[in-house]
Amino acid sequence: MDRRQRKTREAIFDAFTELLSKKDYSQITVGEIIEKADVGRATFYSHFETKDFLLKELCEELFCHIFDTANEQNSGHRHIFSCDAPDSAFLHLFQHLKRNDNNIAFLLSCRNNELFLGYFKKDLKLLVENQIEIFESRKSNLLPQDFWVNHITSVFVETVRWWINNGMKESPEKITSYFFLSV
Amino acid sequence: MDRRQRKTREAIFDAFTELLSKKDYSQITVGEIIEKADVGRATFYSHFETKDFLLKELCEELFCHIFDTANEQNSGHRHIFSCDAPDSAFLHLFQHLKRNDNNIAFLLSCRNNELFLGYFKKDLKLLVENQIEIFESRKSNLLPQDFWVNHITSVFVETVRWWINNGMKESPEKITSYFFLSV
DNA sequence: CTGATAATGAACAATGTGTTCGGTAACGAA
DNA sequence: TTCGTTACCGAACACATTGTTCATTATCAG
Repeated sequence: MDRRQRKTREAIFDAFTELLSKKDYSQITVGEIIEKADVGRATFYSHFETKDFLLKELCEELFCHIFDTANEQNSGHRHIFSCDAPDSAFLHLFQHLKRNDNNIAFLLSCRNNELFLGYFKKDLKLLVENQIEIFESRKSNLLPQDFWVNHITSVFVETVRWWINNGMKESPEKITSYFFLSV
Repeated sequence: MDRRQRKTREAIFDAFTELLSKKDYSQITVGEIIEKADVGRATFYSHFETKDFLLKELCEELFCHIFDTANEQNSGHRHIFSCDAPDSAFLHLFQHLKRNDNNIAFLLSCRNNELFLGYFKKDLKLLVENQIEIFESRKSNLLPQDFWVNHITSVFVETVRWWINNGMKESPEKITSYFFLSV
């Protein structure tokens, strides 16, 4: 990728992120983004079809890394399928968030977290499906499979939401225990 | 309320609802709404400050009834606090949805259900707080109170979402049992 | 019937969107 | 360094949408 492209793409992402901390997604205009990013209008539209696509690509870039490493955690032959496993993929996710790599936690906490949590949930569901055996229990046998997957995924997302909105005071280990307790 | 006011308000709500079944909330314009509702532009803005307020008021009107009756269910001295109680407030909610009074289920299922579920959740949380004793358990004692309330509320909302998106094939009784099982 | 109130429709400025295009500057490969 | 390619610029553009205004007409409740 051309260095110029990378630079403008970065500048637009940064400007967009900064604006998201101040106002609603729906209130942000392309004009504001390009002004803050200091790029031309035509440049913006050569990179992103619309503002919605900008959001989408930002999420993909952000979540790509965090979920790739989380999935690796589960690959290979090390099947640590205990709820108490100190290095479960879910604990790793919470740790990533705590470290706030790439402002992920920040974006998930801002006014428009619905938007991000939606994309987050999509990726998360794949992880849950891969690790569904962890959650086998008396309950899970009485419920339809996809209801159960949805349930786990939702509980994780809502745990993240609660944690972030409350200032992430708890340690990743503690919040992981909350998650496994409540699921 | 003046009959004229009621009529236009109704017409706008109807037009808005119909449009929501066809396109994203963000893609719907005031122009489309007033055309379909067959009212003047100035009339629209004399009723609703913006499109967002229209959504808000629609939700309030829709959920007001359903939650009022649900809360009554819990008032008085009949405290039926068993999870298996066949007439819990939660069962009543599922029954309301199944009957699809006022197109509530329809709106909660359409493309933009995030918006509606957001408002729905706000009202629901009050109900859960009132009935939190139902959910006392070993788990609930190990988790912070507001984490627990959030958890129950979210699980209910996600159960509704799953049910509606899957065509509401299960009976209200069945889905109530799913809810109490998974919570 | 009558005074009050709501709806109309047309016009309005202001703002935002997405596209176009010729000129300029930075790029990477040879 | 050179050279062909590619991205950026910036200004302009047509177009759509927003939210407001106002004089006029229709409908209301008592």
